Amino acid sequence: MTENQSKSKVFIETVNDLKGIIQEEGIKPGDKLPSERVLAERLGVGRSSVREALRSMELLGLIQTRQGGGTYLSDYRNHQLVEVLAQFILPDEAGSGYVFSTQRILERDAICMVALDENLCKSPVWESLLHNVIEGQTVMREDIIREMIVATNNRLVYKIWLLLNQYALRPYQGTTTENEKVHLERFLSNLRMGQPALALEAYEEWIDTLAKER
Amino acid sequence: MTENQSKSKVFIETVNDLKGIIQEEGIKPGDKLPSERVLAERLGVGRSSVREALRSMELLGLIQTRQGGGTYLSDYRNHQLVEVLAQFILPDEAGSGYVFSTQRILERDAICMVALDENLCKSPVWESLLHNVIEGQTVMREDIIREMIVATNNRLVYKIWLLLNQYALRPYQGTTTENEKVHLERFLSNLRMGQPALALEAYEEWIDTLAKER
DNA sequence: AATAAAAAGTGGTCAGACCACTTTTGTTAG
DNA sequence: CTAACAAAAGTGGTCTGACCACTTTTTATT
Repeated sequence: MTENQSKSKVFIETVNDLKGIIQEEGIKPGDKLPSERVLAERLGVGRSSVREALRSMELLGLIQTRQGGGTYLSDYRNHQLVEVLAQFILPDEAGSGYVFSTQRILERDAICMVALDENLCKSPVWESLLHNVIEGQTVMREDIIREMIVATNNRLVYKIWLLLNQYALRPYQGTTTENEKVHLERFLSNLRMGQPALALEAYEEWIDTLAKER
Repeated sequence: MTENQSKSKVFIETVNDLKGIIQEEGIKPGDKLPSERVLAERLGVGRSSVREALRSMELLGLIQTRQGGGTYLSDYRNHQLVEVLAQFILPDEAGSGYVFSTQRILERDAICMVALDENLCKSPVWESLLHNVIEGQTVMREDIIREMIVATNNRLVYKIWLLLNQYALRPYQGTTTENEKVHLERFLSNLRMGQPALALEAYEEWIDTLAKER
C-alpha cells in the first residue's frame, strides 16, 4: 500500500515511515527517536533522505533536535512553523484570512454545542471565567475559546483548532480592555443561560470589535 | 539580524535566505527558482543543506518540484501542511466518530453561508442539482456538499473537508434511494429559498437517515 | 568512590558520484 | 527554410563517505 504510488519521493515516504515507527514504538512527545544512521539502515534509505525528512518535520515543529544529543519527538503545540509560514503568508492576506474564518467556524459550532447542552452550559467553568472577568483579572480570549472547544469533547476539532491558532496572526493578545469586558460578560452569561443565538451574537461582536481595535 | 543567533542551523538560515532571494528577485508563484546547485554556490553552503531547506519548504507546500524540470514557487494558499499534519493527527482519531462530526461542522457552516447569501443561494447549481434528483439521475451526497463548500470560497476549509472525507468511513455511497430523494429535494429547495434553518433541518434528517440505513 | 580522561554515539555539513528525467541545443531529412 | 529527431546540457533524487562539533557513555586514574 505504500508503493502503489511509486512516484512519491523517498523523503516523503520517510516522513510517513517515521510516523509509523513512532506509532509502533509507542514513542511519546519528549521521547527519543532512533538516530539518523539507525533510521537510514532500518528504512533502507540513505542518511541524507532521512535527514531531509527529519528536517522537514523539524521545520513543522514535530520534532526537536539537539546536536550530539539526539532527536526527540516534540509536543505538536510547539510549532515554530508559525514564524516561518507567517513570513511567507503575511504579505498575502488572503491566505491568513482563510485561517481566521476557518477558526471561527469551529468556534461558532463549539458555542452552539455548549449553549445547547444543559449540562455543558451549567458548568462552573463559565461562572468562574465570568467571575474573573468581572474581577478584572486578565482573561485570554484563547483560554475561553479553548475551554469551550474542549467542552465539546471532540479531540479532532481541538487539534485542528490548535493548529489554526498557531497559523493565525492572532490579533488578540495583551490586556483585556474595558470594552472587551462588556462583550465577554454578555457572551459568557448568554452561554450560561443556554442561549446559543444570543451567545453567538455577542461572540461575533466581540471578535469584530477586537479585530477592529488593531 | 540573521546572525545574532549564531546557533541557528544552516538549513534554517537557508530557508530565510531563500525567502530573501524570492523577495529580491521578485519571484512570483509559478516562477522558477534557481537550481539547487546554483543556490548552494550562491549562498556558500553545501547542496545538501539547500536541499534540506527546499524539502522542508516543499513539505509545507511552499514550493513545487519537478524532477529534471526545476523548482517552482507555488501558491502559498495550497496548504499542503494540512495533509502532512493530518498524517500525524488524524490516524488516532479515525474511526472514532470525531472525523464524522467534524465534517458535519464544516458542512453545516457551508449550508448556512450559502443560504444566507443572496447571490450564492440563487446560483443555478442548486437548481440543476435539484433537477437531476427529480429526474432520477444519481446525485452523490458528496458532490452536493462539495458544491456548497466550494461556493463558500474558503480553500482551507475545502482542503480540510476533502481530507476528512478520505478518512471518514463514508456510509453514503451507491444509488440514491427514494427516501433520500425526498430529503434531498427538501434540502435543496430550502437552500435555494435562502432558508438556513430549514435547510439545516433537512440536512440533519437526511444525514441521520443515511446513517441509519446501514 | 569520585573524578578526569578517553571513547563512542549523534547531529551538522560538505563533496562527489550516479541515476532518471526534462529542457535545450544541434543536426539532419524533407 | 522548416520539421523532426538525436545528442548534450541542465536539474532534481538519492546514496556514500568523510569530517566537524557536541553530548553521552565508558574507562582509567587517583
